[in-house]
This record gives sequence, structure tokens and C-alpha cells, in this order.
Amino acid sequence: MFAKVIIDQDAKALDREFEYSIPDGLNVICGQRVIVPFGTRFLQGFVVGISENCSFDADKVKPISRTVEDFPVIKKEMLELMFHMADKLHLKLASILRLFLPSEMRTDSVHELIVRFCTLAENFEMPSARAKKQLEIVEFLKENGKQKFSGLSAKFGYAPLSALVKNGTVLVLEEQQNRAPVFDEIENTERKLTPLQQRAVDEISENKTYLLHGVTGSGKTEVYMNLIERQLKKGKTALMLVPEISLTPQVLANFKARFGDNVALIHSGLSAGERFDEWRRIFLCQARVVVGARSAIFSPIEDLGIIIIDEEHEQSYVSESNPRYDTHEIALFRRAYNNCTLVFGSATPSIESYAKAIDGEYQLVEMPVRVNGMEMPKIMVVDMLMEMRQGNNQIFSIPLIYELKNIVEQKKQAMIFINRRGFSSFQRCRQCGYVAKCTDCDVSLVYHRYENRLKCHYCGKRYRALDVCPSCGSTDIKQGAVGTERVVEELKKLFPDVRILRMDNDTTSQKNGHRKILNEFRDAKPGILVGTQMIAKGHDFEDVLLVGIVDADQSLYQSDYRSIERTFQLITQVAGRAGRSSTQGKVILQTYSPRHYVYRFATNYDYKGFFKKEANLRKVTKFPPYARILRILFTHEDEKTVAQECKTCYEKVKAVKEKFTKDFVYLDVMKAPLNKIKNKFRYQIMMRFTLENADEIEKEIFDCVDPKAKSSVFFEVNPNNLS
DNA sequence: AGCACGCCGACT
DNA sequence: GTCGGCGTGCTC
Repeated sequence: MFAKVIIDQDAKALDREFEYSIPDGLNVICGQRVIVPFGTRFLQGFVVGISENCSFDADKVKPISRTVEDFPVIKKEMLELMFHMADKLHLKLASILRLFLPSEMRTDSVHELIVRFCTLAENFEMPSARAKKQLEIVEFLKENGKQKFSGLSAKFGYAPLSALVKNGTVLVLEEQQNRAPVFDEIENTERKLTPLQQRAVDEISENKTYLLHGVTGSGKTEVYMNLIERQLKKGKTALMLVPEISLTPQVLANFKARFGDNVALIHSGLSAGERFDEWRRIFLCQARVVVGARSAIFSPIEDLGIIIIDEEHEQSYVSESNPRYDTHEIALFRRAYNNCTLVFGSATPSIESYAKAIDGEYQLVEMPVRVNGMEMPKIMVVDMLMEMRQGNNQIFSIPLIYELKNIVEQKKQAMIFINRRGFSSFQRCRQCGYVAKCTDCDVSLVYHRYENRLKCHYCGKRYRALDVCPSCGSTDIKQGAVGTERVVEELKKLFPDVRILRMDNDTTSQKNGHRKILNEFRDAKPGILVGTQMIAKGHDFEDVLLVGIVDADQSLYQSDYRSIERTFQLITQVAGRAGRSSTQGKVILQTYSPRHYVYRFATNYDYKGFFKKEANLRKVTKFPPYARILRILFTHEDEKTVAQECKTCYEKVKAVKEKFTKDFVYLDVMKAPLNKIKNKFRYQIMMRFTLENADEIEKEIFDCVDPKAKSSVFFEVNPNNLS
């Protein structure tokens, strides 16, 4: 018998199956991890197929050395998912498999499960005095004894070492390292539903895909819990995903309280060991409910009865680095495989999902009113151009300051939303226009006043702040658009006695940073919480009666096609923080384009109206979901190499365009908007085509990339972010 | 990704 | 003869 094996190495050249013979007496099944001889080394691999015969040269086939565990770590469903993802997303097989396992199961040490050691032979001859390196090696071995082969060859060079091995001075011995994880032996907070919630639960009754559109505060979580319970009663399991930032301790505690030991939680706060333990509980079917962030979609859970994706529109469901994938797609695959129910839930569904619901591809379930019957907070739009004309050049408008004063007097709370961390977006010299940029990335640096540093938000590199322009020597340096730090500073000037807290990536990076800030805010009355997106999620504070959106346009001016949709979602989300109790809250929204339709719909909480307008616009201009955008990104340290390889690919893509000329809306090659990140140059091919032949076109485009290209190549379908 | 192998130039 | 550097090609 023979096995098809995928070598666990993330290299383009190894991204295929290798065939091995299965030695007699060794029981090997699909999905098992094995150790195989590969070239001169022994590597870990995954068995993805077993067959009677072998398509490779019979005398060149090597036998599998051994298995790592005696059961398959990759279950059948996940194997199929791997092939599906490789085919659809053009990802490397090994990198997909790595998504399915906790990192403990593939630490660095796994590479060398069989390690070669070197020792001196008993009666060896000293190398000639000329062979300096060889002498060094012998000396080193004399003094330090047994050494790893790889270590020695790295230290002294491969050539002299292999010379010594050849003439018998140095002996090589192989030792097996065993680090297979040890597996254990296999072995309520209910609330009454409102009629509206009950109706939603009743409607979601089949093995189909649903879009649950429920306004903020409509009690979707309770619906989810009921749906999960129903599946558990049927003996099935459940998988529920929430965005990473809403995986707060309270949310987790709720699930624990309701489902007890049945729940496995997977989130970034877990230590490596904890994560592994949770994974194992799921694998062994000891946990029947999985709650987690994006990556939990790959949990090895069996008998799935329902998959729930809450806040379906969240960007964080799309992985934007390394193996790029969209959780929606994976969920759809698993739904089909398990023939189970899938629920996408949101107060502001993505245009894509809502369009599918309208088309009948998803079943639409609506929850149009809040549980407590409260109205949504009033949103007041403030025209910042007007403010300027009236002589107010401050960050805050007169109405916002007025409302803040009210809050302070009443000893209540406010949240100020500004989606940019740091102090200001950049520093620019007024004399010559110089803007500080990162040396490794093609982006301008952000000024952080607290540290008095310039920081690159892409690679994290720090620089000294500018007081003198390095280009012309002028000291006239201008601050760019405001960030959280700046807002806090201005607020402190206005309200010196009020507790003002800041919550963003910089203040929450330490352990429990989130909780500390939120706890502190809870007791701060009056108090103001300034923050980025983070403050928009999930935490309900009764006394927050005012939300200020400092610069609503910010997300609007990003050049990708989803920016308007994102702005709508953000406003609705942030507004939902105000007036969670009996008093109706207020929202002040500052903008330079008050007439933009997004604000008209958002202030009326008119999702359907917004959808119609936005969907129509995309239909007319041929953008997703009514067309497909495909971007091929090339990256490499050497700019000439990337540019060349990208160009070559582009020529081939042009040929495809000729073939499908009526489908293509757009095609071009260019430097990526961020030409350099972490010292790697970036070039891209962008194209847009209609849906009719989209899958076929995509297949042909995949073949345009030379598999031998040195650059790393990434395919992105309908990318969120075009940097 | 590693690693073997081969070729070249430098130094002895 | 010895060593280091680097490019190329292969791994079932």
C-alpha cells in the first residue's frame, strides 16, 4: 500500500503530494501525521490519501518511518475542506493544514523529529594542519562532546564537516525525538424569550442558511442560545463565532453559565497550553459547543447541528494575512458538508449577505425592535465646515461641547469615538512639505505624544519625533489629522476635573488591559471614554447617555468600495452604545460632508433604505456583490524581481482578458498603494469582471502565475483593504 | 524550506 | 589541496 503525503513545510516547491510506501505492520489512515524520510532529512507530513498502487518510480519510493499518533489528527471533513480551500483560494496545502491544528502540535522542534548527531570516531586522525575549519570542528567536538549535525554545519560550514564525515573522523548517529502530545482517555441562565425572539427561533428551523437581521438590542444572543440548546437536545453540536473584540470575559462567562463543561472557548487570550487543551476537548467530542473567534471555524467538531456567525459584517472574519480566507465561505462549506443550519447574524448585515438574502440564497429572519422597546438614540449631524466658518477650529463642535457639559453636570458618562490611535496621523514640515516615513514600509509615521515617538503602524518600528525638519531644517512642523491621544489631551483642557480614559491598541496591549480600563470607566462618574472601534463593541454602560463621533468621514474617504458600507455600520454600532437604559441617548456626529446619503440613512436607522441605495450603486458601477474583484499581489525583497514577475503575469492575464473581453470591467498592473512593507516590495495586478463567467475566469487567472516565481504571490478576491 | 552538489576564485 | 561563496535543482 502507498500513502500520499503532504510535507509540513510552507514552501511553494513542496506544495504537492509525495508518495510513500506503507511498511508491513504499520497501520496508516488518512489524516494521520507521519514522519517520512525526505531528501536527507526526516520531516513531518500528513497522509491525505491511500492507494493500492503508486504513480511514482517504484524503486525510488521510500517507506514511511512511523506515525506520530495512532489516530488521524485531521478528520475527513477537514481533509476535504483543505482540498476545497486549495482549489478555491490558491493556498498552500501545508499552510491550510496548519490552520486546523493548535500551534502546540507543531512547534519549531517538530521539524526535526529525528535529529542527527555528530561524535568523534574512536581512533581518528587529526586533519592536516591546512584544514583549519576541520581542525576547529574536531577541537569543538573534543571539548563539547556530541553535537547536532545541523548546528555544526551552521557554525563551521557544511563542506569541512562533510569532509570529516567522509573520511571517518566524525561519526553521525540518528536519534529519535518523541513529542507526540499525550491524549487523555476518551471519555443555567435561561431567560424567557420575547414573542419576537421566539418567532426568530421558530423560523430558524431547517438545515439552511439564514440571515438574522436584528437591530442593536433586539436580543440576538438569547436567540442563539436557544438555537444551540435545541441542537444539543437533538444530540448535535454547535459552533458559534463572534468577533475577537467582543469575546469579553462577560460573554464567555455567559456561555459557561448556560452550557457548563459542554463549552470549549477559543480566543486569543488563551495561553498556548490552554488553547491546546480546548482543542483536544473538542477533538475528543468532550465539548459539544464551541465559542470562539475567526479561527474557531476550523475546530474539529463533529455532528454539527448549527453554525452561528454573530456580527456577520465584521471585517475581522476575513483573514488578511498569510492564509487568506473568509470565514463565511468556510462556514458555507461546513454547513453543506454537515447538512446543518447556518446563521449569519447582524444589526447591519454586509451588503453581500443581504443581497443573498434578497435573492433567496439565504433565508431572511428579522427582529426589528429592541427587547426593552426603547427607541434608538437620536443622532444629530454637525456640519464641521459650518463650525469652521463660524470661527470654531477646534476638534469638537459647539453642540458636542454643550452636550458634554450637560453630561458632566449630571454626573453621567460619555463615549468619544475616533478611529485613529496615536496623537496625529503624521507630522509634516510646513516649509518644504517633508513627511516622516518608515524606512521599512511605504507609509507615513504616526506621532504618539505619550511616548514622544513616531511609530509605524504597519511594522511597529519607532523613530524619534521631529522637532526640526530633517530635509530643510525648519522648526515649523504641522500635526496631521487627530488621533485618540490628541482628543484626550483636548478634553482634559476642557474638563480638567473629569475622569478621561483612553482605550485603543496602545492602552490595551498588556494583559487584561481591556478589563482594567472598562472597570475604571464603570466607576468614573462623570467620565468620558475615548477610543477606537474597540469601544463600539458589546459593553453596555447604563449611564452612557452621549456618544460623540469626532470624524465620521474618516472611514468614508478610504478608497475601497466598501468604505460607505463600513461607515454606516460603524455609526449604527457606535450609536448603539448610547442610552442602553431607560433614558434615551444622544449621538453627535461630526462631518465635513453632512449631505452624504450615508448619514441620512444612518441617522434614521434605515438599513433597508441604505441597502437599496448602496446595492443599486454597486450594480450600476459593477462592484461586488454584482461583480468580482481579483487582486494578485507579488512581494519580494528585490524590487526588480517583483516588478518583472508581476509584469510577466500581467501579460498572461491580458490574454485571458482577450478571451473574456465582455466580462472584464477593469484590468491594470501597478505598484501596490503601499509599495513597501517590512522591506518587501509590493506589486499588484488588479482586475474586475462580471459574475457570469467569474469562476472560469478565476481558474484561468490562477494559471497565469509562474509557479517558479521567486516572489510570494497572494490572490485576493474582493479584498477589504487595498494596501 | 533545507540541503547536496558543483563550479569558481582565492589563498597557501 | 583546502575553503568559502553562491547559484541550481531536488526532495516520493
